[in-house]
Amino acid sequence: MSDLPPLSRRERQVMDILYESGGATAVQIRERMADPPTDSAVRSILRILINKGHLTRELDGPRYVYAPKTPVPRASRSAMRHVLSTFFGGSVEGAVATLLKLGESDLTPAERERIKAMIDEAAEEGR
Amino acid sequence: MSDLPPLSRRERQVMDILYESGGATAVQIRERMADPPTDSAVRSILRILINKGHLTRELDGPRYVYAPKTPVPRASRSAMRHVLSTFFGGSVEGAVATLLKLGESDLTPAERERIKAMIDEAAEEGR
DNA sequence: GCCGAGATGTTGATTTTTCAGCATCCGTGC
DNA sequence: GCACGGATGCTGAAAAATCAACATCTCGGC
Repeated sequence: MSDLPPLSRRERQVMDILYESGGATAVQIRERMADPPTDSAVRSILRILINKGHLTRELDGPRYVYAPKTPVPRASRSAMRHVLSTFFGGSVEGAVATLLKLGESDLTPAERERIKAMIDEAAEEGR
Repeated sequence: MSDLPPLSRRERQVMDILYESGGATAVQIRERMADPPTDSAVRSILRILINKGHLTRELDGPRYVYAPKTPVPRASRSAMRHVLSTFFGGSVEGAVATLLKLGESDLTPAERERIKAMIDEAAEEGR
């Protein structure tokens, strides 16, 4: 279905910003960029990303708001699948382990319970 | 500490292959590449990656075996942290959820128990 | 009507990436 | 010794990405 052309470094940087923020104007994107180029350079990248089919934009008053075309759930699954196979040999257990150790913010008891519940649900589904 | 220069598309592709395989020769890398260029082009990329400090290589009989310089655990943490903040707003719960739903291979009961145990351990540590 | 601020689009040049051709080196077999 | 196959390194050119300058457009206020 969707076999979009690959992204360059800057392009990926912009996409990540948009996934993280959900949507942003050209100026906001530039503010969030590391080592940002000029405003017009950012717009060039945005134009290319639209041409490649990665972005949509919507006119909001006097300016455009840019947003990723492929929805967050799908993109996040794809990204997660990639790190899972690249770094963990497909082992969900290993991936969850590093995820838990990352936990800057410790899990609340409620979160803990919900995650455990998800694990059991996942086990039941796969039958 | 280590602030290595950023990677281009091909460079990242090679690094991912090496992280997934743990180490490979130039020919093996080429075989695993999507849309592979010529052999000498692969070697150019490898040379650049070594110059940038991302790769080491070791002479194994008649040929080199290339491997990532930064160890898998550190790289995987970094990659995981990145998807966590980009796609899940830092929510470990959300990340674990999609991870579980990915589960190509369903978890074994033993894995399930170990993961639950990790969750409780993580909770205790954070005190 | 005219000017200025804010936002966008386009163009062309510079820099980086990507790549293949070619030369070299090192074994093995004859 | 010499030819050949496998492996590597270097060089320079083609392609892509990156970027800033410039032009345009619109909406306010005066």
